Amino acid sequence: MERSRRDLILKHLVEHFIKTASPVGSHTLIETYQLPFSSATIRNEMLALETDGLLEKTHTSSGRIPSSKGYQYYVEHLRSKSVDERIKQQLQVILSQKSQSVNDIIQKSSEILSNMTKLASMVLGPNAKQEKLMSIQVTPLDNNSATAVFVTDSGYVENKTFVLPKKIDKDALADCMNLINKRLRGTPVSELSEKMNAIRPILEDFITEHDVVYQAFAQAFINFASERLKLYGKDSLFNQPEFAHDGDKLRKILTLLESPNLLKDFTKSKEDLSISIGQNPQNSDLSIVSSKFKLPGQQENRIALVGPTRMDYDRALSALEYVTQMLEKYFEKNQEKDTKEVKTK
Amino acid sequence: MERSRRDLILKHLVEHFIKTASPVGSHTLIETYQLPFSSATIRNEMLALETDGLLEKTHTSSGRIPSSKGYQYYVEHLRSKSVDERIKQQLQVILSQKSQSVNDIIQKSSEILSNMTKLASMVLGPNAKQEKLMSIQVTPLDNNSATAVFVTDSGYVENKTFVLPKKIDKDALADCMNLINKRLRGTPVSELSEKMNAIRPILEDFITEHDVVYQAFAQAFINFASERLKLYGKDSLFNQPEFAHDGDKLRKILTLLESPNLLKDFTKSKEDLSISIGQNPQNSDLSIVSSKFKLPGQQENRIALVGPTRMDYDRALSALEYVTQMLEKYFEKNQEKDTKEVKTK
DNA sequence: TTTTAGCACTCAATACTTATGAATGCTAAA
DNA sequence: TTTAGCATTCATAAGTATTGAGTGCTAAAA
Repeated sequence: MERSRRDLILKHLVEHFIKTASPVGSHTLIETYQLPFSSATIRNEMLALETDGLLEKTHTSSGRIPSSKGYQYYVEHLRSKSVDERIKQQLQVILSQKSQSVNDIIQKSSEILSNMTKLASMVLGPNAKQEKLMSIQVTPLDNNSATAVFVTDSGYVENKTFVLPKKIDKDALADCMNLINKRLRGTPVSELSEKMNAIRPILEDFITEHDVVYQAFAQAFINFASERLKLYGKDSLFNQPEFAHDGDKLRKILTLLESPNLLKDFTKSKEDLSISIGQNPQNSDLSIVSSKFKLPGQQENRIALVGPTRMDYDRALSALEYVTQMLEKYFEKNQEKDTKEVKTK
Repeated sequence: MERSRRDLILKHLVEHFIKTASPVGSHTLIETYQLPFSSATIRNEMLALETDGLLEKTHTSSGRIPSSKGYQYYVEHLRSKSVDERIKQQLQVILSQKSQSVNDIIQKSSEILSNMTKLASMVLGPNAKQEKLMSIQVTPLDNNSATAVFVTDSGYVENKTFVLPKKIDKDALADCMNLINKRLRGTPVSELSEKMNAIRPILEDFITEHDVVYQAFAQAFINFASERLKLYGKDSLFNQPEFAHDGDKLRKILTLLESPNLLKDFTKSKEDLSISIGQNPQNSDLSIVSSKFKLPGQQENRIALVGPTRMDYDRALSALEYVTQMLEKYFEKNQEKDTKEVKTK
């Protein structure tokens, strides 16, 4: 009974703080939630919670706010796990539309998540290194230049335009590309750079100034290596009161969101649901929650929600779990059918 | 003599305000620039300048700040047109590196501009509508899906992955694509949607469920239409004192920068140098200066610098003019040679 | 033993009041 | 035409008082 009351108070306090963004006092708590205890009792319990490290004070005579540990406890033991009906509805609408590419669907889902939670959402695609090269094609543009296009087995496209060596025989170029295609098709992206050496003799046979082409290819292969990340609804963060009036903090966060370092935080985590509450060394006001989902034939994907430590974890986590589960189900079901369609940038 | 003194005062005042961001008074002006007049004289002149609409006061007893008209006058008649040596040096370094793609060079130049002026820089590529389609290629990924890749004559690449109709003959697909390629090669992007109708019969002949392919193509063609814009160094804007402490203003500006509406402002202008000082209806604190540059075989490009009305116009304009001129020269020179190399995303 | 009432105390936030000083405009003398 | 001098304005900063939401603690009530 002791415990359950303390938990109740913590739960209300966390949820109230999430709503109001300002410290919560004993009185407020009683009045808003009609608790059958006196303010003194609440204060005693809050003191205990503070000693446990679950609550904090901003100054000696202020109300309490949850600490990172407090949020953690809330997320693990106290949250309601209720999924907003509107999210269910909206996702249903998206999934029922026919002939959309996988990426369209993921993007739209991610946008729904961002809209409904008022947080920024990130989609982390599968690591390109695992993919295999499906084709290389070179299109001459004029007498000077040509564009090489590379396609992987997941439909990811990379391209690089380069200068054509002076007097090049276009038929020879085509033949050469055919050969290279045969050699490289099916090669994992991670091994492309090594296999480049095997190509070199072929290039030399067909093209006099082969170095330009070689360089162009090498460059494109390097680009494959970079992770693919999409970010939606970062505007939402502007509206969070903790950031809105602090330009400095806002700047830090936006640059952080665009730096790939951020990813490492939760790419490493192999768990289905990853929760990082104010653990970012560069910005302790930031929380990232993410959920894994696996598409047939693809590596691991992740959708993440990014926001202030004072985010609605219940809402965010429930929504995330729901959406990723639905996505997995949806694509699994459509795997066998022909409805599958992929689009990649 | 009357005029020249008034101009001198305006010039100093504008430049001082650009440095300090706070209203400039008669005393300050005399001391910092060692002017051989008394403060009263300066005040008289400032009054005259205010009556002309070139200066403004923030309140009755404050120093003066330049009005939009004042900046305009400064830009037209008073600025020194001096190019920072560091910009010259840095650009030289970029241009002397061999085997870079055109876009790499433009990107790097734009970044230099942003760094040196502490403003955000935007690169507006040529309008895609003017470009011509060079090739369409379809790569089957597995038994379910395939990726279509479209290349224009400027090396711009668009792609779309779609579901393959159930039992498709890959040879038939290849033949079909050959035919379509012949039909569409050289078609301006703007006319692609119309010509799609001509393709339809071909698709019908080769592929039973042709609609999926048709839709995928149509989608890709629509994507061509969107303008291409790149933005660099938008972080610089955070550091501008007028925005740094006003989260609301900052938010407006960032969303503005990402909306394509902004472009229209200066895409329309056909002049080499376009200057818009606080004329943005949505944000009167914003100035945009831009300079045209033409690459051989391409439509018009533009680089723009975006910042607060209180930007260093002399520095920004001089740098812009210098860089765009150098770029034009560089590419013109290398046009005949083989050093040209293009990369597009 | 647990809960509550009551009281003294703390401290951020707000408002009010009062310098301070950088600026102006104007007038009259140089 | 220019300048010195003076009264005036007003944003900014600094100092001061008030308020009120909050706490902790103690002693009585349950």
